[in-house]
Amino acid sequence: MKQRVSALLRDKFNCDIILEKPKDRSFGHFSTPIAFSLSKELRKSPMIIAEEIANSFEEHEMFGAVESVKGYINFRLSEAFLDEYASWALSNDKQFGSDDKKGTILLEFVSANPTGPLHIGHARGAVYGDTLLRLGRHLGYDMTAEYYVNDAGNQIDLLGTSLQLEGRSSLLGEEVQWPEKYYRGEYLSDLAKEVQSQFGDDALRDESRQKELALWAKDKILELIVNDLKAINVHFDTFVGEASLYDEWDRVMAKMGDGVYVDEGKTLIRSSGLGDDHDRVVVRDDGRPTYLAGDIIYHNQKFERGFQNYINIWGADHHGYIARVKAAISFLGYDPEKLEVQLSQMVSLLKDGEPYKMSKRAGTVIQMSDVVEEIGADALRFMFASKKCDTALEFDIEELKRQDSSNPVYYVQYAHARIQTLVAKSEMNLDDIMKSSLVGLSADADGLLFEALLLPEIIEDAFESRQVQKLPDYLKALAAKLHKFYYDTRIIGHEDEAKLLKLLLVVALSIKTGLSLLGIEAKDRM
RNA sequence: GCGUCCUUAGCUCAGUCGGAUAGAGCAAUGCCCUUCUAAGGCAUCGGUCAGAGGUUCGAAUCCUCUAGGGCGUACCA
Repeated sequence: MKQRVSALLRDKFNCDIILEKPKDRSFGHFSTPIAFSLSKELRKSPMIIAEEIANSFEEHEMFGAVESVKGYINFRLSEAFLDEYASWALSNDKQFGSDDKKGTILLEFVSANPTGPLHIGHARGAVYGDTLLRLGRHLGYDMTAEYYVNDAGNQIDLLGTSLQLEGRSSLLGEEVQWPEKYYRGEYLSDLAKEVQSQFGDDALRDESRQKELALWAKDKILELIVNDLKAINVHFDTFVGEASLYDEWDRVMAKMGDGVYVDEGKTLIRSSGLGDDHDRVVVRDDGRPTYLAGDIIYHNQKFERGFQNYINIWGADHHGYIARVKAAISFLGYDPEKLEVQLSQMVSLLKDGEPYKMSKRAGTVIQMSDVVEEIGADALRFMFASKKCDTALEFDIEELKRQDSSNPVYYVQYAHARIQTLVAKSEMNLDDIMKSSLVGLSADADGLLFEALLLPEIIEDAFESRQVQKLPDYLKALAAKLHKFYYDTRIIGHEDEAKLLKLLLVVALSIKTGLSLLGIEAKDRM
């Protein structure tokens, strides 16, 4: 809608005109402060310029009115235009808000180590990434969702050790020497029991079997993770294992050319000139690769697969890593600008205003599955999607457990359910509803219709700016308008019943589409 | 120290390609069901947009400095 207006103005004035939403809808549907910036150039007062521009529109079929107010130019779309657009949307519901953007994008997110279940911080990245994925796909981008599995290196060794120690200590009753760092938690006890019943006690004692057990456990844990993600409607297309990439090592190193060098038996990457503080070790003097090594071969592999753009969603604690990986990408001969890294900040939970600790499991981290169990996937997704991801976030679990209007996800879903109930109750048949024309609406109804038709712009803006919170924000505002309208206007038995129902169906379509892009199903009844 | 993200109502957060009177929810105080779901609506209360300068017709938004906080600054992942 905005695009069409924007395109029209571009043709007319031969430049892009900034369109914004007026503070008060009574001013019109769109407005532009263009006269202010022109006033200096033209040496005329903004008021006069705005007046002249507004008058130049005279009769245009897209607009009902174009007026100048205090230097702003306000555009009011014509009823015919809005009706036509709404009718199109209702009969092409799948296409509503979609686009035909071109481009392939590899989106990597979550990528949590397969050494334990997901915690609440991972959930934020998962929701953010999955929402971006849904938005991008709806807009037409060819997107691949990928999970990078760190199945090599120290943490896998540590997993094997921790698993055996846990088993020996809790199942075999042995006194064990715990190392400084080790994994613990209910999932590990469960795995130890499974080792015992499947492989026998010896497997827990035989240190030469640590690696084997670690790899076995890694797969089990990955299954856990995949299930956790499934519970919040997050799915991946591809999983790439770090270990599988090392065959390519020599070739990748050669490809980096002067980007890497050997010093005192260690291999380093020359990242210091490229935004990093100093060069980084890639291979230790004992030949073991560092964490960065895995990322280098992984990113090489990503670029060799030939996507047009790459988005990584990383935890904020990885931000120092961006420069290094980008340095590697340029040494590999690719454009580091094609990789975009979005950081998702920390999450902490409150319960009735107090810091929340889950007591039921060992360890201090809060597991995602526990939170999902408490508040449900919908509330979790809506809440995480509502907050911009570059700010540390605290939320109160008690507030999200409530099933009333104080919980935004219920508020929005209730709006959808109210509409569906009305449609079901009405004697009107769907054909009559669709045939009616949305003209002569009251100011409130017109405002509601326009708000509902804004969804496509919101989707595009949310995706392109990577600010997914714009979508839930919009849905809350739309739901609020709907609830107010519902309260003020009795629909069934109204002289314009068919017309109003058609309007509400547009609202429902917007809510349903918006929710589905958030990975949440709209409810018809509550 | 350096890098980076941040600081908006009592609390949790939106609003930031500079635009009309800074917004929601929670909390607090009231009001509205003989009306399609009160899982709702309305009203009141609550702000020096961390602070100080600067840029300009116009700043929560851009620039500089200061204060406070998170994260990073590993041959850990």
